[in-house]
Amino acid sequence: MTRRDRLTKVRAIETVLKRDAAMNLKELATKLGLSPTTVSRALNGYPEVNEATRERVIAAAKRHNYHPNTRAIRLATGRAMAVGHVIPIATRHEIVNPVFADFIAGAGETYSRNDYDMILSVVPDEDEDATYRGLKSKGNVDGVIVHAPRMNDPRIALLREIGLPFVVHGRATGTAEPYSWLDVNNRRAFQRATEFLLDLGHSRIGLVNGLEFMDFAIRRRTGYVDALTARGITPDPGLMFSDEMTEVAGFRATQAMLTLPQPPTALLCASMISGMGARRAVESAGLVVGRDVSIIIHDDDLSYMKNGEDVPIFTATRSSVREAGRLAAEMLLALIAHPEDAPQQRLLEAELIIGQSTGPAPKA
Amino acid sequence: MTRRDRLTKVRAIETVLKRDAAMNLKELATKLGLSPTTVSRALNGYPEVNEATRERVIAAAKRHNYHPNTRAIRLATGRAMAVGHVIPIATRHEIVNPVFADFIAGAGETYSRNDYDMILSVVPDEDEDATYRGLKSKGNVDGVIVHAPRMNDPRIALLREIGLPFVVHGRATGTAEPYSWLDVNNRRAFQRATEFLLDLGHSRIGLVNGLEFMDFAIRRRTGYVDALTARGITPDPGLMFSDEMTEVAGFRATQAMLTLPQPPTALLCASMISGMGARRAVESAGLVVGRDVSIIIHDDDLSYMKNGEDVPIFTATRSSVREAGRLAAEMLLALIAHPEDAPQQRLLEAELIIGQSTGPAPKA
DNA sequence: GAATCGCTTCAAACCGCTTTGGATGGTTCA
DNA sequence: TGAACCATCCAAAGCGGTTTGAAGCGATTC
Repeated sequence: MTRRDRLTKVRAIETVLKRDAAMNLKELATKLGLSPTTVSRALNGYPEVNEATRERVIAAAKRHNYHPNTRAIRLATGRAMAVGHVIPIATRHEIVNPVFADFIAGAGETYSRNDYDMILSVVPDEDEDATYRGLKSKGNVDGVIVHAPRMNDPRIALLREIGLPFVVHGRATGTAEPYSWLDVNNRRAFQRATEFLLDLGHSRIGLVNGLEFMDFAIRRRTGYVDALTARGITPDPGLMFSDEMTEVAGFRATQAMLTLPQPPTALLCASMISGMGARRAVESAGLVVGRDVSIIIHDDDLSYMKNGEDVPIFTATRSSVREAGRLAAEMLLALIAHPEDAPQQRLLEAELIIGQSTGPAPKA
Repeated sequence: MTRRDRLTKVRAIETVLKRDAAMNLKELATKLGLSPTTVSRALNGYPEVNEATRERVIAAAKRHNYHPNTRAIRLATGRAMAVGHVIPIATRHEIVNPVFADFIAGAGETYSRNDYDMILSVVPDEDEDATYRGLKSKGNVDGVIVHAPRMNDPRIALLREIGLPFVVHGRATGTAEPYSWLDVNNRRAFQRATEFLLDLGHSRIGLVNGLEFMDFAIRRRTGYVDALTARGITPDPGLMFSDEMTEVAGFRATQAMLTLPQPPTALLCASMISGMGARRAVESAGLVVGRDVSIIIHDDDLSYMKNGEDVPIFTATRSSVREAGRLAAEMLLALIAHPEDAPQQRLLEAELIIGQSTGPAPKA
């Protein structure tokens, strides 16, 4: 079979497939004895169409199960009606994490309500730039959400340069120009948590932080350090750990601290998962959480990883990442609708909830 | 400002925005002194174009940073170049789970490599049907992946009816017609795990299963029951729990079993997370995992929830859900390319890896 | 009674690409 | 020498909507 034959065959198949294609605007217009123009306007709520006609059109559209072809709309309007989320993969697997799933779920709810598509691009680290450029120049999306910003994050300059609207989930310290972001007040959250522990009489407090090239991790450390300093305690570098927020990392950091000559009596953990690792380390050292060692975690309120139900397992700084997703998506859609507006910012406060993992400092 | 004025203004703004619009095929063709036809063919590798010309075109495309507009390609070819993943939300939050994130990451890698978009629809349970119908009739996707199948899953009949290619991640017991799926051999995995425990001398073995309207959960229970029965042990309903795969649920089920007159000496847990709940219950009962109570989990090999690194924390049946995502996506793309082909199936085997959480049954 | 106006409607252009169905000119072969 | 045949290239017709610019027409105004 020659190439030409094959093409011919492919086209024949495609023709067959199109036989059960959906009804389109032209057909519907013909059935109604109207022009496509009028039908289009009737369905899109334009004022220059008789109300009686509009109702007739809407009824017919429903009756014939007419759904305008998205691809045609997109070409005609020049809008993608889609938002992108780029997820770099491989070396840093920090991003494919449970937090991300819940954020996506929240954002997705907003998109669904507004008839936007959410498109996820999973790409190797080194293709990230090219991906953003492609998304823009090929016209696949109208805007993007930037995840997991780092210090001086280069993506912000890039996106501004190529003119793709964006909202950052988190902040990127070191960026000069204003940009739109939505963040949790991580500094304040960890500051309050630390103060809470200090109030309970703890003075050796360990920090099991996330990777500190991530912006939120830096802010958390700042809050922790500030609270200690304010009470006249010099932060001890031997009590500050920074690693991925995994169970194993939490375990190791805690284990290391517990073997110190002066082990901590309380811990701040960056996530529920690292908190579970910390708990394992505490318990396998024969100690009891909440009595010998107090633990406070940051709780992103993930739907499948609830910190208890009625009674929280861990005392925690809590902020729903899913709600953050919903809000960030709303900000982005607003930005897409009014690109000329000034960048918006939104800072969410975490609440401090008391669970079973904290108690007064043990008498020395 | 009248409506017309406003429209005029909007258009003016749009015109301004288009000034920095990307170069298009026609412009590129003009610059080259060729017709759009030839340029298109040159770039798409069609044979009816002189090689010298092709090279010239490719060079010019690169030089002028030409990227064909995806929206136009989609309209012209009638293909969406996109795959959908529908995630029902709200009542059953089972799906927004960590497994899902890793599966998506795997599938996304495949899509990226093949220049397909992945679109995620997060919709309320009751809109799921309408979402699939809309995806098809509005032409947003060329196919979908079906997640978390249940017994007699109605989505399969629906998708076949509307003629949207699909691959199921898992299987849906009770479906008569053949369909494409990719699954882990959950029955065999749990059977082997149970046999392993039996070999270690355990005879009271508890099951902390996922929700048993999910197909995989049923299969796991079958494997567990079969292994027991084969050794002449009658499965005890008091040792079989079924709930969401959360930490808290794992904790509760385990706690309940440990207070029985004859508590189990070993547990099978449906996930890493429920296994952690189980471990918490064991330890808070003053027992030691791997000595007093053995635990085997199913490990989906999630990137952010590693079951240890060198040495596994838990003995586990392991199967990478990310790899499953990659493979399922490949199956779907093949199906889209050859819709006339027979449905494909693929059954992956889990490996049994030995960790620190199992040991011989304690002497009674 | 003519000019004007608002309300409806429509034909045609357009979005940016693919694909069809030639056209052109040079080769090959009888 | 002329017909058949390639290898290349192009004009134009889609794809299925939206949007422009204009037209028809009864009602209002002067």
